[in-house]
Amino acid sequence: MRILIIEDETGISNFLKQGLEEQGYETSVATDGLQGIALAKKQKPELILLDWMLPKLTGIEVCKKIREKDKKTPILFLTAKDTIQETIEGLKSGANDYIKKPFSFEELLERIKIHFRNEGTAKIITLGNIEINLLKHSVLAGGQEVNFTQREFDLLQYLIENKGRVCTRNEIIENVWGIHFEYDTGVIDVFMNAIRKKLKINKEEEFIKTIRGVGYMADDTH
Amino acid sequence: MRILIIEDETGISNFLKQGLEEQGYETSVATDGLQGIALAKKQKPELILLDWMLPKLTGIEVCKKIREKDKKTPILFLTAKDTIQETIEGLKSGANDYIKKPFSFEELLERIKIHFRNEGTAKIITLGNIEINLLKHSVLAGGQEVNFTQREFDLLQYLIENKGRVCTRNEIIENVWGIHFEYDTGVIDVFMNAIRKKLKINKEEEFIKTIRGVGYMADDTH
DNA sequence: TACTCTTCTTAAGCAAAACTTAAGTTTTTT
DNA sequence: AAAAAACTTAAGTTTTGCTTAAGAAGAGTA
Repeated sequence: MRILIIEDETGISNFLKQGLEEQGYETSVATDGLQGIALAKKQKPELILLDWMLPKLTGIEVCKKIREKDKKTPILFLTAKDTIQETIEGLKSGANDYIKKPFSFEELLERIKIHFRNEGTAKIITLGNIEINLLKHSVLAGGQEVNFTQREFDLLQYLIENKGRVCTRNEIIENVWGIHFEYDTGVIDVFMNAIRKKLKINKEEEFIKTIRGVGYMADDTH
Repeated sequence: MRILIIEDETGISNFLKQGLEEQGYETSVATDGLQGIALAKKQKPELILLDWMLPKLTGIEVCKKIREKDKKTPILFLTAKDTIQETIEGLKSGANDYIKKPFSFEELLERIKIHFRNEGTAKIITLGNIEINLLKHSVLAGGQEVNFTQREFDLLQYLIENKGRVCTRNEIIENVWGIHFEYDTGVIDVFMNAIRKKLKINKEEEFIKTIRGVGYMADDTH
């Protein structure tokens, strides 16, 4: 459980760092926006505490930048601002929550916990009769356990998490492989093939559709 | 997208109901805690707005009760309370968020949207009884799913996005095919033909008109 | 370190689907 | 009725995706 603190006032960041570490969280501190964006990308923390007022880039800008790449990690704004307009602006830029300075540490902790709730509770996502357990890293197809390699697992997970929406190959390469330039070889196709083969224990229904010229889509609505 | 409002003051609940419905949400209203719990169970709303002060059961108690059965649906507290201690108590009881009265409707909306983020906001555009879903890359004509190829899809999408305006062939070739010089062969006509054929499940109305000497126009203002 | 086993990636052949062209047909306009 | 524009069809070409197999890269173990 790593929390990234993006905050330029060392008084506050030290206070947070120490308090959070006492609670068993790991922490990293960035003292400006650019560093914050870099760390968010590199360390993939589970949650980000972001100060509104920062040197170089404002919190809003940092938030937007992070959200470009990463839509999921909760971002919690620390703000002295109190006007509705500015709060809304923060939320619009992609933050999940905000807390007004001065805040009690206890309140902050509760807020953080909200975002971690459901973390430990077995994450199971499904597609038709296929069930994948993110904690156990296991895949059940029609009740039968099937062996999946890491890549196969990641790919299937990505598709299921984006169920009902076409995923382009570039998008997949970017999100599953983490490659940020144009897709070339047919790796995805090969993995798709492997996944389908392994899942096709009962092959009546096609849960993973090929959308020719576009990409692939997981879909279990009928 | 159904939102359950648990609130005893009808002034506030009406205000919320009306505002949310204008935004396209469906709403239900419960005027006390017990009714709220019952509706939460029965209707399975996507989000719950819960007043702190309620007759019969307090908001906290309602929240806990709902959370016993349902760990996932976001619960958002509406509270006049402003003390840290009470806020914390609310969060501990399982709420995902809270907003202090008096609040601006705009702020509430943003808060609600946070919890709906990542939900597949289906991008659907329509032309008469034809419905195309950009995320699923699917086309429904009169409720029937029709198979479209990439080009056909792009072309139809382009026409619909420019509904009510004539699109010249050159414009189409430029925007759909990405060719930046003079149009020559009759490709567009061929595709138009294919599209019409596929869509003409009920052919009374001509949603795609030929404007002789100019181009084509999608139009559903009968 | 070397050996082994597993997983990942590349490349090539094949088949099917989609795209384009062109020629003949129909419709519209003058 | 003639000419122009649009429609339709079908055949040839190109693109795309599937599948397989072989070799590269990585992980684990002696």
